[in-house]
Amino acid sequence: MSLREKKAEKKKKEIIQSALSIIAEKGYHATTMEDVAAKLLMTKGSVYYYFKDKQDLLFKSQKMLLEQSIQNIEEIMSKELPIIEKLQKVMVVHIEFLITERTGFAMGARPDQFFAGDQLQEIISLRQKYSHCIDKLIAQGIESGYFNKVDTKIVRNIILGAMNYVIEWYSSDGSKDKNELAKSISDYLLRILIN
Amino acid sequence: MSLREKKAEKKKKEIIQSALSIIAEKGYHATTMEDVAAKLLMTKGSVYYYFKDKQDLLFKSQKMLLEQSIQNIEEIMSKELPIIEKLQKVMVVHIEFLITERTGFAMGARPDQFFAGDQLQEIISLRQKYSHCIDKLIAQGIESGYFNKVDTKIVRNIILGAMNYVIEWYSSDGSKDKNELAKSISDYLLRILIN
Amino acid sequence: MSLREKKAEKKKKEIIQSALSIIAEKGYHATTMEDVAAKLLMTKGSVYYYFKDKQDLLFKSQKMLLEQSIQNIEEIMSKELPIIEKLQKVMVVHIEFLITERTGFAMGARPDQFFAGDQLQEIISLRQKYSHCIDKLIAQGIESGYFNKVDTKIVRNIILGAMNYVIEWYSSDGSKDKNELAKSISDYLLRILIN
Amino acid sequence: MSLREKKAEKKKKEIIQSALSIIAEKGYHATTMEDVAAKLLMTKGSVYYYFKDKQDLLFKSQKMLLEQSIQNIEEIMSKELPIIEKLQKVMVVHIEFLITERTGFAMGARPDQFFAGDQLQEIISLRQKYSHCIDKLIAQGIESGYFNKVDTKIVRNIILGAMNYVIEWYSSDGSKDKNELAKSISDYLLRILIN
DNA sequence: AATGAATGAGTCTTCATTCAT
DNA sequence: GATGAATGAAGACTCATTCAT
Repeated sequence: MSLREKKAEKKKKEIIQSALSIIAEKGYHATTMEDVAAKLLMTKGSVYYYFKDKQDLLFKSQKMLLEQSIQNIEEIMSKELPIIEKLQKVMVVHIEFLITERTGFAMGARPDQFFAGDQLQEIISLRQKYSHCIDKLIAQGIESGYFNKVDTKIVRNIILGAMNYVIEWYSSDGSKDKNELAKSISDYLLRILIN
Repeated sequence: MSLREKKAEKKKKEIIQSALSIIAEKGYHATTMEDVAAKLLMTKGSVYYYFKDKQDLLFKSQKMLLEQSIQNIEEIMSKELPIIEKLQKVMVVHIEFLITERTGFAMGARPDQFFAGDQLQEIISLRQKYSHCIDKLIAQGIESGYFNKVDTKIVRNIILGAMNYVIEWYSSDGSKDKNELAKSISDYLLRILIN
Repeated sequence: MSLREKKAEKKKKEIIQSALSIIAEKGYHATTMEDVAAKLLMTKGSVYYYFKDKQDLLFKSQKMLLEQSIQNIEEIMSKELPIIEKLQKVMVVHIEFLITERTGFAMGARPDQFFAGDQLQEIISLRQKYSHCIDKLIAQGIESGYFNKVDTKIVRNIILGAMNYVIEWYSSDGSKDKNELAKSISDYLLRILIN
Repeated sequence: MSLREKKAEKKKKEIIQSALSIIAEKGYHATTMEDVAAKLLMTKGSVYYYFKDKQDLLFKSQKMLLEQSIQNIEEIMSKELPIIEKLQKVMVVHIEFLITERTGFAMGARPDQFFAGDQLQEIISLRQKYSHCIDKLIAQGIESGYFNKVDTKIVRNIILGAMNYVIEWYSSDGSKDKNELAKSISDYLLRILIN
């Protein structure tokens, strides 16, 4: 990749970050291209140089978020760790990532409200990839006897729901820091599976 | 209340229902006054006879949803039931209500994205009222020794998050009916509190 | 049709007339919805109340023009007239209509530059209907021995091209009035067919 | 002219050709500088090195077309040929040129829709030069008794209109080749002038 | 009470044009 | 000479809102 291309890539990421942060704050529809550009001291026109249209920007940003999440989870899964610690780590990282990025949009919102056609398929497929990782962990835990026998799908969704909800209520009070909070939540959620 | 007023009241509820269902499907910003009116075979103009503006309609609809939820929960709380059964019933009713109304908007989304000033205060206050009920149940359970000692706020939010997430993934497959699903979820969530 | 509908219909025609005259002057792409509205002392928004979008307005206006032309020609064809007079009348009316409406757009421009899909089909079909009328007249003239034997398609297109070109050069000088000019042209064109 | 200048001149012609072909296909307004450049595997910026702006490109391209046409006609006029054959040859060459270049833009469209000021004057003047050639041929034909006495201006415009219209309807079916078609048309048009 | 019509502010999007490198 | 990047003005389109009837 040439220097030029690297710069362009960097710019794209900056724009995505800008979009992400404003979408997190206002929601997708209330976010204007003007907002996204202004935050970077750019003009609307420039944003359109890097992204076909608003939908494209949304899609790419969500995709990036999901891919990052998948990378996070796969990295953990490839490690040699006891299943319980593994699942806990997955949860902690997920929650910390959410809080850091200030957006649960990618994981939380119903994708069919924002995507259609191929984009929808791709987003769904990425989400499933993520879900499957969690499912696999749960299944492994059950098989190895460390976890109670549960309905994997339901428990996975409980875990996802509980985690994604964090951004709705975190922040307001900083009695606990990010990491501590993430640990707490994961501890509680593990109780569903253990004993 | 005169007949006329009753009729007006009924019409308002119809409009709110229409708004609610479309917001659930498309999201607030993507919902137009035209949509809301068309679903009832009305014209936009008529909707404005009953509601000051779109924001007013949103506010009243969310308020209604929250008030209904609070009524649901309070009704259960006033009953003579073992604490565990009480909390479970609260959860089951919450989930069923969500699925029936097809919207977790009222409980799930960050209110400051949609409301400001007095409206925001009122919505927050209603949500807190609801949250406090759950907190109370948890506290009572702990006090009476039925529940493990936990961080009430965190566990309450785990419960809310897990429950509200249901609308994101329910429906797709009907292997379990509404009630069964609600029971399952509440059972799993109770494990956080029991043993 | 109710009074309301009649009024709406009238308004639509006014807008079409406005659009037609500006398109005739500036061309389609250079014509803005603002222009069309301003000419009628309306706002853009109002135009959109009557027409879905700019393309819709263009399509409806061209359709109206073509339908009017077809009506003109069919009226003449149904009359009891010698074939020569008939064809001449068709030409005269065509030219006068063009000059009066100040636009040869409907008949002249390549429709595939402006329409696609169903719209294109409909426009083409209307044009063909018109062309067929002329073809029929030529064919009848040949059959009855009044016209020379010619390649109908080519001669028809010569006639159409020559007539439609009038708007490009008429106006500049008013040495001849509309009707006289139309007669002249049709006389000359008839020479292709007679003797 | 230096080698450098020759190269530049060649490049300009390439760009003009590209512009011409896209304008012929889409029309002037729908043609973007991007399109013109892309067809030559250039970037927009480069085009601006050779042409001041889009208008300049349009003007130069139309001028080139007109000058070529004028050269064509003058070449024929300077030949020793019977007047009838001369006019016919003019028509045949005109039509073939049109079909080859795929654009009747230069001759057909109203120049005041695209040009103003000096550019408009120059385009009009070139067109007139062309028209005058045809007028001269007609006049000579009348004088020498080969042609009927006609209104020169009207007949010239009939001829131009009929010829320019060819690009609107040629192509679709290739029953006749370019040259044959051109001959046919010119034969028919000559009937206006002869007997 | 209801509605057809009109409005205007706000947004997305395109594209000719410029310019530093 | 060439190009990637940036810009801003223009224009299409949407939609909440108003109002006369």
